[in-house]
Amino acid sequence: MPPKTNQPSDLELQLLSVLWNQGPSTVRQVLSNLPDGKDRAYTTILTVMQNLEKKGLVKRTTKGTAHVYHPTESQKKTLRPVMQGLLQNVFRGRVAHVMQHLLEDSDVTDDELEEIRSLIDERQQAKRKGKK
Amino acid sequence: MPPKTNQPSDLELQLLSVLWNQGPSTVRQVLSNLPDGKDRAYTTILTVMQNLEKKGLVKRTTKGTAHVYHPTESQKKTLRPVMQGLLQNVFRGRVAHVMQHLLEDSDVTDDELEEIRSLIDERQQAKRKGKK
DNA sequence: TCTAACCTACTATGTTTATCGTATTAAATA
DNA sequence: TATTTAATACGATAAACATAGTAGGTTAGA
Repeated sequence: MPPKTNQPSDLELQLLSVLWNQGPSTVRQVLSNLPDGKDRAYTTILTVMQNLEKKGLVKRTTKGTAHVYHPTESQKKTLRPVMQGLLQNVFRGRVAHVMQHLLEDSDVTDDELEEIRSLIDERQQAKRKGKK
Repeated sequence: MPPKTNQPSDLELQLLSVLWNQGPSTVRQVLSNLPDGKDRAYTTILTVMQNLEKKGLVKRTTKGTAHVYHPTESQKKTLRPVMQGLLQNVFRGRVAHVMQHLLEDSDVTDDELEEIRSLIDERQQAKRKGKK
């Protein structure tokens, strides 16, 4: 039975991330590009795709005999409730706190650090301009 | 039946966040301090607490007639697998990408932006010193 | 053309989650 | 002391999740 919320589950998010990264893909393509290395049956992924369709998060077109799945919503829109939930309910709305955790236990490259710095710069610019 | 992994669910994380924030608490205290405003029965929270105990993520002491729950693991240790899963499986290990999403749809204060900037500074310092 | 390979549809199942009710026990109060 | 209040223990349940098997169709090659 199809779930009644539209919130994607963890595995569903993972499949979506494949679509966002590699572009519209068939079940088989998704299956062989799962970020976690885990081995799953073809039909497992097929089923999850079908659930995503029922949730309205993907649509499909037909290419030859197979279906090609496309995200229907932007990554941003889909991730918003997920990220907000985490941010509010676990980190009390403190973005800095999230960052702290991420920086602590992952290997961030110098380039990425610079990239993040730019994001903050932009943000501060925007803030000065628009608001204050 | 208790689950077999130790990974906290979303609601469990939320309850843990109360313990991390307000310190060791009774069921009733947790119930009235849930970050999402949602109304739940007392026994709902009690049950989740008991599941957390079965997962080894909290222990309890007795205060008068009620139980006081304490986290057993540090916030950091508990959150690591959660955050890593999200980071790897949804954001492909790109911390900057996570940041982007968080900054886009949340209201970050100036102070917080500065705080994040400091985190990055520290990180870069550490990197220069320790590694390269 | 027959068959092997590949695809979807459908069904099924075990597990985890979130939720709460009832029973029981202990404390507080009237 | 009798009763009300508050807490835990235990059990139940519905929904969501992750997983995969089987049936049946299409395509492409032997």
